[in-house]
Amino acid sequence: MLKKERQAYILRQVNLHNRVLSSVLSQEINVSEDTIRRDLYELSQQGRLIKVHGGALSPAFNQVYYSPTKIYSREKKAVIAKKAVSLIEDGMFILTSGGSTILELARALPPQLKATFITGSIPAVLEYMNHPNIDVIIIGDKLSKSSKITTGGDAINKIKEIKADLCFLGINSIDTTHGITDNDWEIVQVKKTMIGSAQKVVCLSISEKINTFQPIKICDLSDIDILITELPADSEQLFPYKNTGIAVM
Amino acid sequence: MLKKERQAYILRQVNLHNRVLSSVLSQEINVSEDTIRRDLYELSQQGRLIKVHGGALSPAFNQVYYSPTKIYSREKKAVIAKKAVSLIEDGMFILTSGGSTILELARALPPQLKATFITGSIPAVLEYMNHPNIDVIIIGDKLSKSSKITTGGDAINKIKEIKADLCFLGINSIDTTHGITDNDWEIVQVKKTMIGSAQKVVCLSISEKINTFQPIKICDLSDIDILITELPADSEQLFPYKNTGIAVM
DNA sequence: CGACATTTTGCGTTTTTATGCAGGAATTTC
DNA sequence: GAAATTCCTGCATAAAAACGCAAAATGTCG
Repeated sequence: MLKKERQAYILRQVNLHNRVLSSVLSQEINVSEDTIRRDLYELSQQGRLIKVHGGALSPAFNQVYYSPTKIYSREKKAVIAKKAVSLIEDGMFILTSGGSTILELARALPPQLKATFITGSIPAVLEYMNHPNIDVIIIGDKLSKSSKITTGGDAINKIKEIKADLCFLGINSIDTTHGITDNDWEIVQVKKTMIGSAQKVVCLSISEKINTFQPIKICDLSDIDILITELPADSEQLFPYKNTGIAVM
Repeated sequence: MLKKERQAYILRQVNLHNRVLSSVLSQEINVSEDTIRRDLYELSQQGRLIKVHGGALSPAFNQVYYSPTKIYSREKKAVIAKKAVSLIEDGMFILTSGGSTILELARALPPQLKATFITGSIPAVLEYMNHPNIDVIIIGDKLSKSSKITTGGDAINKIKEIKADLCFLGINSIDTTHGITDNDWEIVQVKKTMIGSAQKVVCLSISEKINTFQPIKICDLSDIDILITELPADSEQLFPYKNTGIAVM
């Protein structure tokens, strides 16, 4: 088993069970615990898991259990949210993914707005639920503990039945050669399907994430309609994306 | 159980119940009280809880005020939850409705328990989500804002596809002539379906709600298997129900 | 292909961490 | 004020981590 494969296996286990034990992994993969520890160290350096005495925990662990710590670059996301809100009109059906940018969007919805939001993200549902005038449709299926979003075949089938006016995706990586990419297989499947189920696809991303890529592809740039970042629309960094025909906000 | 997990569990209990006892925690988690004390010490150093003689308090303790009657009813529900938990075994698939009694049940689940919980209730999902070992399946559909539960045809169809080991229903009215009744049409539809999709149906209700009825019927007494209240099983009030063949706990 | 550099891995050894236990001190409780 | 808890301190132990080193695997380049 290659090192890369082993680490991928470890990550999968972490995301699946929220925790792994070095001793168990060492037996499962048939390598020494030292090797496992070294793997865990490297992965923890990359921020993909949290190393603890005896094994490791999912990075979502802190968020799930601990009090809401300050969200990374929240102000930037609030700027993005404001721009995104301007696209929404009364009566629209809107698909959304999960992620902290989407949460910020949910908080920025004007109270008079009447619209229907469709999502599988539990944190997003909580925000939508507090809004006086919007209807919420929940995509059911198995809940992924790390991302707090429903994933799986049922979720995907249900999304396929929908044709929404807008789809807002919080994305983690975008660049001109690889398109939009992510690192969680299940979530990629869901996002892919969402893109196919909306008339207009809007991607939300803070500028730090543009010109980066990750292992799994969600779609090409040509599949999205609008890209929103916290930067001004005429910012130099965004030229390459404008040139591909995407509207940039 | 990893140290970090244990501390997360303690924190969750503190935030949930506003206070914890070292002795109780030690039994629940199956470690020595010394270990619990050390955990409480570390967590109090981080300001995440306030250590006191015998246990710990939530840091937000002074802000929270529960009216005596509310605490009262909550304690009843905790008694019910404890009885209900005893029915659950590792590996079970369990359907649950919403309601505060079900929430109390969710909070009372022992941390080692591995099971799959299926529900359309968002507050319940939030509780299940915080549990380290249980899988959550969400029933999707339109979210009813008043009850924070999904209702509608899709939800009902999805429930029909399931055959769970247990179904826990929080109920609002039960009496010997009308059976189990409620006052929300949509929720009644969902509960009806849940009853048909489980091998064993368990109704949870505080004693104030027994011998009351509401306009819409959910099912007959004969359709349920077990009734749990906060009263002792041999309580006089429960005789009529026992006589119909229901197991009373 | 073969020699050399680099990376990866496993194995002792030492160090650190986590936990339980014993006994005396401190505290609550009645 | 006496009994019962709970707490603290130090210690023992077992498990896990860190460290250094050498063997093995892998990669590189003429």
